[in-house]
Amino acid sequence: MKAIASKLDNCDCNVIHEDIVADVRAKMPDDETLMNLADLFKVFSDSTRVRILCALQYSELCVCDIAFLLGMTKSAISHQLRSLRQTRLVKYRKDGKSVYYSLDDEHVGNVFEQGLLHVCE
Amino acid sequence: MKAIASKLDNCDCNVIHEDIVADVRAKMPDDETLMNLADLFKVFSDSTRVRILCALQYSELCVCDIAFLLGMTKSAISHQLRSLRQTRLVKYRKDGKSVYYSLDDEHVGNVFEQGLLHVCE
DNA sequence: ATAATAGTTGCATAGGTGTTCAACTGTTCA
DNA sequence: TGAACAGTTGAACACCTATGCAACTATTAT
Repeated sequence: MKAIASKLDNCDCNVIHEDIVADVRAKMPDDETLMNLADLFKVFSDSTRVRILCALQYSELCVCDIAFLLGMTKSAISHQLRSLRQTRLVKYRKDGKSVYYSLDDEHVGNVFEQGLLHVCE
Repeated sequence: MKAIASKLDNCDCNVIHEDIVADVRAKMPDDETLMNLADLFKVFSDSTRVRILCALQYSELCVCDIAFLLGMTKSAISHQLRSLRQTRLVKYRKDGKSVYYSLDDEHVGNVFEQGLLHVCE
């Protein structure tokens, strides 16, 4: 049954367990969904962003607060807050000269918890 | 109170809400833990690795199976399986010429679920 | 108006990463 | 023994990204 292998032959081998592969393929979410999933985890894959999100779990904070807390420049923090804004993980409100950031997603804490279960043991 | 600001003055600003920052700092996990957390999410941040882990949720698979399933070369898959091995997310057994991979962490599915809650809505 | 501060943004750059290619090991089968 | 195949690995390359720097806006205070 080389027919199936030929329709997607970017791979450099033959299928060994044709039936199992077909079964798994049918059960898997589509590629777009898994790509979005990877993109979400990409946001959590940087320690600066993780520390920002973690801090915001305890309190709303302005950019200077976060910069001081993490020992980094306002610019670096602002750059990371930008991607957190774009992925809708944080929201902000302006008050005078300051901009206050807070979490904007109920799932953030859950994702953290599951991750910590793996890290701390 | 510039004293506190001076002990960690990589940042380019003054603390605005000193008490809140101190409180948040006390509650946060230490930096090493959060770094490990980011490293864990880094593994999930690539769509190839996500697809591999997702596939392995349904069945044990050999390298050729995965390569065919994802339409990629054995080499590319093998490289990614290496990092999944190193982070203890997959385990493997050899049988003849083939190497069969399977999930090696009970939390993988949970992390996926929480992520999907965010992605699918 | 002027100075000072909070915050953002574009650019440059150094470091990291995913894939390909080629060479290699090890197993199976004729 | 030798061919064929499964899988791994290291080097090279292209791409991505996190941070620093400098310039900018906006708000507040003197």
